[in-house]
Amino acid sequence: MEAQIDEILRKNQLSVTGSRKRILELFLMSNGALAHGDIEKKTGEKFDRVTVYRTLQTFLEKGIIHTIPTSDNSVLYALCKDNCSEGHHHDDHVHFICQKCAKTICLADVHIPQVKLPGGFLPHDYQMVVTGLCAACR
Amino acid sequence: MEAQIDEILRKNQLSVTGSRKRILELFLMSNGALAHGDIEKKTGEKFDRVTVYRTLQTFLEKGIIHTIPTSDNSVLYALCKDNCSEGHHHDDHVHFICQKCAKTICLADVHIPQVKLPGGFLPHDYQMVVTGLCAACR
DNA sequence: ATTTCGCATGCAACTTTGTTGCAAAAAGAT
DNA sequence: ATCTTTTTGCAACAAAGTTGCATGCGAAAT
Ligand SMILES: [Mn+2]
Ligand SMILES: [Mn+2]
Ligand SMILES: [Zn+2]
Ligand SMILES: [Zn+2]
Repeated sequence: MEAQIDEILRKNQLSVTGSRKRILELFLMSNGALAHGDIEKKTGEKFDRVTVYRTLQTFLEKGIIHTIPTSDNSVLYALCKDNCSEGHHHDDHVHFICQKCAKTICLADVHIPQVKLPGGFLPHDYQMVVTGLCAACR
Repeated sequence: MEAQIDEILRKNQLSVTGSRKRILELFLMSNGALAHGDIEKKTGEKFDRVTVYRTLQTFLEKGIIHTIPTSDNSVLYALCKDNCSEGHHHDDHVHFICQKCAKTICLADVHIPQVKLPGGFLPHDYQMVVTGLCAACR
């Protein structure tokens, strides 16, 4: 794990620092998505709030994590499974949010189906979020 | 319009007040979605911020409006096109967010395609958001 | 039309969340 | 070990959202 973390950071030309290692570790451990608040809680007093914001921002720009839209004024982040690169994400998979345990899971194998849009619209990015009950909660 | 507004409020057993009329009018006028901030700006100093929060909350509960998830810590609201009722929304249409003009459009005619989820997941609600360029901006 | 009652609103105070500038500290390079 | 660049923490701030409570207004009853 330690080695994996280092590799990810190096591969993205990021210096290996305590906060980056820890936050990346959190993502690798939880197979789901994390909100900014989750990370703050789990890192405790270890890092400044601002550092968490900036680290997430950096990871996002480098394509290490991607965002998942939600309807509740929060943004979720999850590790990019595919080979995303700086500025070019392609996580065209469906996300599932459990209404009971609130876990968000990347369904990496479930691709987002294409839809036909009315004339004039030029689509660029598709997002699909399914809410319901996860296997553990149903 | 005035009549339409009154009817919507009455139908939902809501008393007809200034702020509710005004906010509903904003939704009827803009064919797109509105964020809380948009409404605050457009109503100017007319209503208290808290009233806007509470009005949106009420409309949401009554099924007059629905939310649209976004990836930027904002929630968008739009009029329910179908007959949504208290607690039971069924706006299974795709939403389009223009990256240039930032307008969000309900594609009421574009239904969200069904996807097959891995075993165990019990889906309840599907959301699909497409970003790109709208007809006016491309 | 007037009164009554409950719901809606405004205000104040507060909490939470996110941003920015800058100096100190830590990484990486030499 | 020293230098240079990047990252971090802190402080101060701005924006966004919440809550309790007194007042005002809408809708119904008289
Ligand atoms: Mn994902
Ligand atoms: Mn819609
Ligand atoms: Zn669950
Ligand atoms: Zn546009």
